[in-house]
Amino acid sequence: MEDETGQRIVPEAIRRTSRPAEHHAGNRYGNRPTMKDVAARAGVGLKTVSRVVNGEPGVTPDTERRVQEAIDALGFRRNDSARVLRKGRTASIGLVLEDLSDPFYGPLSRAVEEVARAHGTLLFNGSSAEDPEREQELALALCARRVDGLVVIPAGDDHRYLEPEIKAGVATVFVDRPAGRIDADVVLSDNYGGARDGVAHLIAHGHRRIGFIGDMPGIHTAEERLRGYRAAMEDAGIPVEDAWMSLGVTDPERVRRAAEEMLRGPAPVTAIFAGNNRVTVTVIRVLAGQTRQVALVGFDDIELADLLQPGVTVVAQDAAALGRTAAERLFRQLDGSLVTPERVELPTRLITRGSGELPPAD
Amino acid sequence: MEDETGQRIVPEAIRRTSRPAEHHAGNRYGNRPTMKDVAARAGVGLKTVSRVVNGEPGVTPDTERRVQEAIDALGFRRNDSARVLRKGRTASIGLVLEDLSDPFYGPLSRAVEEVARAHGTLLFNGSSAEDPEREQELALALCARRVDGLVVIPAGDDHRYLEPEIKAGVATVFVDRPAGRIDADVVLSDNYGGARDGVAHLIAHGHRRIGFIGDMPGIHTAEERLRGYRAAMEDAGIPVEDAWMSLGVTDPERVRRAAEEMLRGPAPVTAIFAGNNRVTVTVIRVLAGQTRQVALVGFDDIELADLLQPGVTVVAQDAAALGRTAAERLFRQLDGSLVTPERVELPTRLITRGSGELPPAD
DNA sequence: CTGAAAGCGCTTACAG
DNA sequence: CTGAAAGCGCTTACAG
Repeated sequence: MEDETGQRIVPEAIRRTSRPAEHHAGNRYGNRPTMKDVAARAGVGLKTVSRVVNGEPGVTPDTERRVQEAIDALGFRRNDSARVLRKGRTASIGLVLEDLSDPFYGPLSRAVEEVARAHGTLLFNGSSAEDPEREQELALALCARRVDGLVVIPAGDDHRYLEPEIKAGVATVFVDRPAGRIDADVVLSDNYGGARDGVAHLIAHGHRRIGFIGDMPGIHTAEERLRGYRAAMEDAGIPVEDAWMSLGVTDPERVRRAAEEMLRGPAPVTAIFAGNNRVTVTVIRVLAGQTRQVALVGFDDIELADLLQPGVTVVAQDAAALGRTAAERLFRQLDGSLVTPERVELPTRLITRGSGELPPAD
Repeated sequence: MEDETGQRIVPEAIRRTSRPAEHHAGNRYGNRPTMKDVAARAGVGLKTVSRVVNGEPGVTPDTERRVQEAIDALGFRRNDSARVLRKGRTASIGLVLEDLSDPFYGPLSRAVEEVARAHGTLLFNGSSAEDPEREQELALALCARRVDGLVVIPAGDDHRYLEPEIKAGVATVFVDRPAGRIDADVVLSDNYGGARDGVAHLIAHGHRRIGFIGDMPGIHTAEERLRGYRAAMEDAGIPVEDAWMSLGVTDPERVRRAAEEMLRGPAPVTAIFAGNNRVTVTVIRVLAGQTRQVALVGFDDIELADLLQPGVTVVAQDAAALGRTAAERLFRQLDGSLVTPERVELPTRLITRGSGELPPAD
């Protein structure tokens, strides 16, 4: 059978009785056995069960066996939520990023996860969708769960709402962009230097009329990259014309228009510096439709960039290193070895593949 | 200053006193205020604080104001971990996938997150790294935290370890591949039909010697796709030769050798069906180095596939739909409206972009 | 070696 | 409208 969305639904053979309704409807975690139940069944005290479950010494082999049998018979699994309530640390951290589905955040998340795992810590993950309110809502919900720490890729520019949490001991590290209006650890790429190097690379290949398409000013990374662009131009003694710059929302339609604009007229740009991966992709599409060859350097690496014709030259960030560094700092805050908020800048890497080495068309 | 890894570390101005050591070292969540503290300060009972915090009726405006003031003064935030212990449901679910950094799982994770969010539920995320032991370790750690449910992309093929948890009421949905040796909900793509359609597409464009490079048999998706390949060939009355098939580990080196092998000899394949996105990418690289034109259809879409020359024809899965469907089923299990384990198959989509429409070279 | 009591920070059920 | 008592499932501190 097939429903209206094209799904095909096949009932599986039912090899066991279907789950009783009370397991769903009831609370108490479906009436799971507790240490008390195990203790009763094994005929021992609660603390003895706790000792066995946690591998603490001081239990005779015979007692241990009896307890273990009760555990197995009942299918007991320790409730770590209760444990954590008593112990203080929840052994969980939260990662608030912009969009889980953005490929840039995959390696970053994975790196955070690996560090967390090495510390016996679980990871909550959530997207702010670039909405400051949603970021706050998510971050505070995680704090209410008493995560030990928070790695935040900020959407908003005012993080004072986190001040009480940080004071209360929630370790906090910002990534990619600094925190707004509070003093906090931040790990980010050298956006200024990376953009400057990328633009200088174009200049070194003979370009003077170089376009810049970037995100809205107000976004820290966008500002830094624009600053890098201006610095490279100034270093080369090239006065920047307004017509060469497009700053704003980076939806494909807008980027397309901006690129086409720059490529029109009597003195069009001969090269474009794209401010982030989404812009780069759109610009590639625009350039594919041009007869004239236009050089391109993009900020952020993109997959398969080397397979395109020409290969796409980029200023690459190391997303995994951002995540790893941030998570390591988080745990250093937690163990008390890091107290002063710092700003850590990771270097970017210029990867030349062809598009950035094209000479000016005129 | 710059350290050995090239990191630049800049101490931030310290606008507030650095966090006292006891906030890090101590447990008790850094001595955070509790409802009891709020009650004492406001001069009311515990339950009254609870009422205000939870917006329950039956508190005079005056009392409410006093409580609210105490909350603000103390920086109180309800401990949802404690709340959850008492209430039974943790309002959290876990997502165990193969690799957070794999772009295929980005949209899937995001879709699960959105459904969870709509249900006021937080999401734990973790990677199995294709290691069945790590999958089990992670899934059981999440169960110990008493997540309400689990979405699992299985790495292993024996999930009996989850049986006690499922019986105890942990909602469980498998995605991408079915559970092993237990009867459980599963949401996956129509791997068989997708592969069959893709191969039939190549046949329709005149190919007869068609190579198949896929993952190890034993992996469910790999087997289904191979079955689809065989079915399409059989439908066309083409006997498959062993030399046209490569099944096994899909690391780039091995895939490269396999592809080159197929393209050698007196009767080389004129088209290749690639069993997954990683294989496709490697095959593209191999084909780029060939003088002869070889047709290609890949399972799974890849980014920028349309910008390559020729564009890459693929059988696309809808990763977001997989995640969304799985999460929705999870919550339907939780609310009791879904009791019988089912297998839901989502259709795939053939996207023609050029590489699959090339005629045979001979 | 073993266990009863108190407590983690909340909510539930009940009584005033 | 308000609150004291009991309890969620564990661990801690202590006593036998």
